[in-house]
Amino acid sequence: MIDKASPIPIYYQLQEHMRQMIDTGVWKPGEPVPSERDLSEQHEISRMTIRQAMTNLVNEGLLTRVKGRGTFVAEPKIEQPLMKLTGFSEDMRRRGIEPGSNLLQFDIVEASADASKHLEIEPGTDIYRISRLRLGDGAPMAHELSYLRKEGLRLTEEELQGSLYEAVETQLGMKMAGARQTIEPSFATEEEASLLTIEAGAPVLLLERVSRLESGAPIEYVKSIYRGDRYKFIADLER
Amino acid sequence: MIDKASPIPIYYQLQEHMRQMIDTGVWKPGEPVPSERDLSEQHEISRMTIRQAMTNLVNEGLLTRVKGRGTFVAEPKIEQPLMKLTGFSEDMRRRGIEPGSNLLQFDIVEASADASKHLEIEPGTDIYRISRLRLGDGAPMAHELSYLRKEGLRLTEEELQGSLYEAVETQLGMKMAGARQTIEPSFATEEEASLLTIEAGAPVLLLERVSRLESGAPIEYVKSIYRGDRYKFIADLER
DNA sequence: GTCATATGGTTGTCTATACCACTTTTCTTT
DNA sequence: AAAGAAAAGTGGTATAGACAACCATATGAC
Repeated sequence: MIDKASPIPIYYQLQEHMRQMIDTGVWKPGEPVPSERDLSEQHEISRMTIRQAMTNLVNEGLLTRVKGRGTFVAEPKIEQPLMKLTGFSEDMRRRGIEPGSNLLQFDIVEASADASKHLEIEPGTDIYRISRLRLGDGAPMAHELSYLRKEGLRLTEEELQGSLYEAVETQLGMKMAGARQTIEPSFATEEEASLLTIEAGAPVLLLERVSRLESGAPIEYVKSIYRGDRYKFIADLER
Repeated sequence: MIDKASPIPIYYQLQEHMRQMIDTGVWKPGEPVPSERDLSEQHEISRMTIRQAMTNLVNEGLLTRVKGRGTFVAEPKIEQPLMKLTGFSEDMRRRGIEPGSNLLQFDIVEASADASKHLEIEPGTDIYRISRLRLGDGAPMAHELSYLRKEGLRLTEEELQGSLYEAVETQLGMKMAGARQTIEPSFATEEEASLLTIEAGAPVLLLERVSRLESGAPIEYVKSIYRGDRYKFIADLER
């Protein structure tokens, strides 16, 4: 179950093992998990290492420690949730609109000052540039300009059709950790207006997103323009 | 500086000491902090204990560790997530802006068609209407028009100063479950423009939110206008 | 039965040490 | 001078042990 010879840290193996026990319901909310000393003896791992694994899960809110009593599986969170912002395709389908995509550009360019700042790389470094027109029932809904770090990636046009994130995770052997996204109102420029078949100066939503890997390194920087007259951002918030 | 005889844990004393060095600007963002081994010798504290203090600060986002290079004071985060179910005030404070509020209206009215639809009640039912101008560092940031179901609630002007959600949860004995929120761009009308001290036609964000109780019943319907030039919606997305 | 006490189990804190992986600097070789 | 190798410094992981603080339960005296 836990391989001490593995290059993967022991504490991490144990941590993920415990996470699985919780996720799969083998360990149920409110129930105590084995004590640190028990786990230490069972797995022949130092207690400090056990603690390192458990501390991470406590910080994530999956476990609760009570001095003198033990460590327990936390009740499912209501407090510190994650919010979901629906992706374009999913969002369109939810409204009964058929999503589509037109690839305008797909090439390798030198990173501009803007892109290099967000991707935290040196300006001039080679990066992927992907320019796409997003469609709803055939009509232009948004223009999306993505920049991806090139290192370690070998993208083809085919992969742009499928899930870009999956391709990245497979090729880099690392998972995406999350993203930060900002939304602000703006006016359509001449160029944007012609792409979206709207009038220049029409209200649009400017969306910027930086996605990061587990390592913390930014991998993707996206700048999108959404038609204000046709598109509404919907966010389901939990608490 | 650090008292080993104190009942307060050593790691905690060191942790708070380091926090102070950062808060007061003695240690500036981007600069390296003393290495773990240095601190260990200086304070005659085991390196593992030093690490416990620093790990907490890393988890809080105040420090950044880089293997092989050192530990650094993190760049201050200005962009904090908004998309949790937090109110305007909390959101502003997170960005280091002093929130304020001007109560324009607070009365009981009969539900309009629009409000009754979102609150899922009969049109004409009595509901609270709250019109507020939201301020950031004294300047108008948004206009917020809220409608709340009246049943079971007895709101006072004082409660509008504090957390509205808390008051609702206390009085109804039920927690808020979540909300659905839409965001779209628009132009400021004459009336909105004068409230927000911007020009008519300036870009604004129109936000609508329906908050629900655990029972599923909608309790609050909010329609807000945010200044586009001053406010950016920020969402932290997890996978 | 009731209350006080002992006892064993739990997490919390702390030490001292060791080795690894990575980065920067320094020194050596060419 | 440039290139390469070695050394020094950094955080990352792991061990074994110790004592403190706290909790529940069993055991005892009354």
